Amino acid sequence: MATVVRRGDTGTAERILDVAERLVQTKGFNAFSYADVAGELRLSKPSLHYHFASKADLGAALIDRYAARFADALRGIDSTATTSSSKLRDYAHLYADVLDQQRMCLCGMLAADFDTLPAPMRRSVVRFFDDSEAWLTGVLDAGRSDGTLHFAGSAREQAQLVISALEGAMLVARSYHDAARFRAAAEHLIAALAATPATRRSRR
Amino acid sequence: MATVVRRGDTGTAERILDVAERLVQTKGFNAFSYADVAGELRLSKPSLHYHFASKADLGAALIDRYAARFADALRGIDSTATTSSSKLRDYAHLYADVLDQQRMCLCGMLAADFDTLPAPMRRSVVRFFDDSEAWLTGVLDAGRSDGTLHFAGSAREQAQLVISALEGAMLVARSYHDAARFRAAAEHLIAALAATPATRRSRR
DNA sequence: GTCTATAACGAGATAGAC
DNA sequence: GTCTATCTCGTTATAGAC
Repeated sequence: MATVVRRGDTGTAERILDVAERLVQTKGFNAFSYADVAGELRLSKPSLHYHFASKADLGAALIDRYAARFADALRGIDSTATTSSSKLRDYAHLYADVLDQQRMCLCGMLAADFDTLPAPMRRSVVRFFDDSEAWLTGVLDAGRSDGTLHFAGSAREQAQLVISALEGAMLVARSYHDAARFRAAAEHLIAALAATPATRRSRR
Repeated sequence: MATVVRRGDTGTAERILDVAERLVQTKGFNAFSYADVAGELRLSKPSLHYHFASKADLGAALIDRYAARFADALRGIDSTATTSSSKLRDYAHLYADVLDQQRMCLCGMLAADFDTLPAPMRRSVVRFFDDSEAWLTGVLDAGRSDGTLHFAGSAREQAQLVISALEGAMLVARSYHDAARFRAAAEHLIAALAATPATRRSRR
């Protein structure tokens, strides 16, 4: 019988997820194999199939865990950040941390592989973006209400732009092996939302 | 002996490139095979190898042709668009046209596959982004000089943000099968650059 | 829960005929 | 320039022993 899953779980299933996650984030879902994971963990391929019957099951589990951790991180931001603009910066920092490990966002990578994914994985990828969008929409709405953020159009559309820009900045920055490139783009993006109109008029 | 390559070339090599391009843009470089292309063109796999000895050669040829066409399109914009802001809109339109065919930007897709690509393909992908960045930097610089565009920081960094945001918006919008999502993001991105400070202050 | 062995298939690539 | 036949390897997955 399974023990209670705890933080820092070192069980085989978790270790499989750890390795598979890194491989998907760096190479994509179609460019890693059970053999890659098994070899790295010094396990046989059938052992992997014992824990995750099919690659589709493994993929779905990867997204579930990634999305759960991401949701935790967002709750963490809500409980520590004080201003809308600092929440935006913390949000961008989540992405920067992933890129610092030479990885793409798991769901950004899977979005590229989207047409080749089994339906359950597709749905989970979309749900990940939906969840991020909902959280960001709340932050942007609150920031506009209290006058600390400024933007045109709906908060929801602006949230979609922020997600897209950060995912794209990760995607491109990885081709340059240059995390600074991502940070500069994120900085400009957030600065444009946080700047007062007066600040924007002239850069003193 | 090869005939002069002309517009609308229907030679076998071009038809192979056409099919392979679409497959890479929709499924990624690692999720399409010579068999896929051969089957669609009713050719055998060895026939494909006659035209492109290896998959790496085919991939390199894909990027070369795509980049050449993209450069042509940028020259077309330069020769028709009158304002910096209309050039930006035309540029975003190039991406929208690709997305309307249910495709990802070829080099955006290859950026996701980057870690698995042969070195020559990697270099060509980076060159594609560099060329776009150089062109956009010129447009942004000119727009700021004549007062029609407004942004903080260097034109180069802003160009990098624009490319990232458009690539990311394509990537995410494809997961939603929703080209309107891309258009809205592109619109907001360009509006933020083209808006006068007064326009931004209040949305009257 | 992990293993060896193997099935069944698809990949990129080559030899050589036409 | 295209073909058939084949090679070699890697892929996901299963059977069944321990």
